[in-house]
Amino acid sequence: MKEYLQSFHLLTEDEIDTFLSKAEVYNLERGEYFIREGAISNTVAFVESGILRSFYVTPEGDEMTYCISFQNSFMTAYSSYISGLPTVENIQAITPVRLLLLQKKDIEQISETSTNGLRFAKLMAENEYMELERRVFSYQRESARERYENLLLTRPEFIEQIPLKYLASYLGITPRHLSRLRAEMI
Amino acid sequence: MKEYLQSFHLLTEDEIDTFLSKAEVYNLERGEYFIREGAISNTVAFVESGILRSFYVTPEGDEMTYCISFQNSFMTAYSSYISGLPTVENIQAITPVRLLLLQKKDIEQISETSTNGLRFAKLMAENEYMELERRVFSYQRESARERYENLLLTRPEFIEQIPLKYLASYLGITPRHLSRLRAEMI
DNA sequence: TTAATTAATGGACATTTGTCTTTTCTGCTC
DNA sequence: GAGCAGAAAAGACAAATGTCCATTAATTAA
Repeated sequence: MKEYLQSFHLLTEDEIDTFLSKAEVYNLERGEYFIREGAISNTVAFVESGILRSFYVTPEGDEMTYCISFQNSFMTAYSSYISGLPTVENIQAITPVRLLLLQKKDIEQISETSTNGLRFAKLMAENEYMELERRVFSYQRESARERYENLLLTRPEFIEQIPLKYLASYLGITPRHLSRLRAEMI
Repeated sequence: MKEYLQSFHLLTEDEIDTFLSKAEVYNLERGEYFIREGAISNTVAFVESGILRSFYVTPEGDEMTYCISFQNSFMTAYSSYISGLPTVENIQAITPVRLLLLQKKDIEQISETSTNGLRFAKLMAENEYMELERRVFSYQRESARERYENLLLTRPEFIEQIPLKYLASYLGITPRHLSRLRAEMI
């Protein structure tokens, strides 16, 4: 996490150490949950190793994969973290996972004492915004096949490491259709 | 704009007045542009009256409406504003529009002198994130008809006031299909 | 290692959505 | 009020995607 935080060139060494001093190690087995629907998200996880996926359940009972986090990234049910309202997301380990947990109260406390902490929180929100914008663009204008092809180009690790049934809902299509697209692309 | 800023209960009266003192009135006729593709976004517009739409052009030459802003909301090519990179968005007045413009350098200067300014910037980023999350959810799991029905419920002013050809691309469908959905819904 | 379970594939068909084009409607200008 | 231009609607057909189900492949558990 230290290297990751340094890569933004925003926080000082001391500020980074303060974050690290608050972090707790937390391990999950494959299939275990980091947060479940209905809870209020007040923890941010840094993924040291393994893969997490976030999904929500539709009224019809289908699981929709919203987000997938690999090594060296942050993961939380962000809109619940922001708003303090119960989340609709479930965040689950799809491999054994080693996390470093940061509590919201600690993050907020650092943000109150250090302007840089606040700047960093703003930067995170902005980065998340830009990532979602790319997704909106791709849903708006691309066919399912194009979305799959772009994922193959930009995030090959998704296709290599994530079960296809999760990828299908991430792309907004059915597993049947994803299987068909893959067959057509050989 | 003053009332709008007050509604967040975050900025002090003085801070709000500082923002207002930097704002410039700017009027656009129907069809005129606030920003064009390729420019770097360093201005935020508060819409005092009228309607703006943001669109980008696909490689095939189709205009895709990304975002629509009514009275009493902020509008900018946000990811370019954040990143400092050229935008892909065009922001156009679709009615005569009265704007209050805030320059990025002024906003940043206020954020440097006032922690509340920075908090406000963070809040804006978070709100934009949450709005996009809702859109991603809706593209992921809803059919075109459901997206249209939800828009009808949650943002009836969109259907009432926005040309359908713009709404179609906002929903990620063709005008032909939107017309069909509307015909089927009577 | 084998059995059991889950994931992925694929066939057959239905539904949704897109393409291309024409027609109708609406608002505007002269 | 006639004529024009752009927007919306709609017909006919094609392509994309979904549903339901059966089969095969891969994983997991005993």
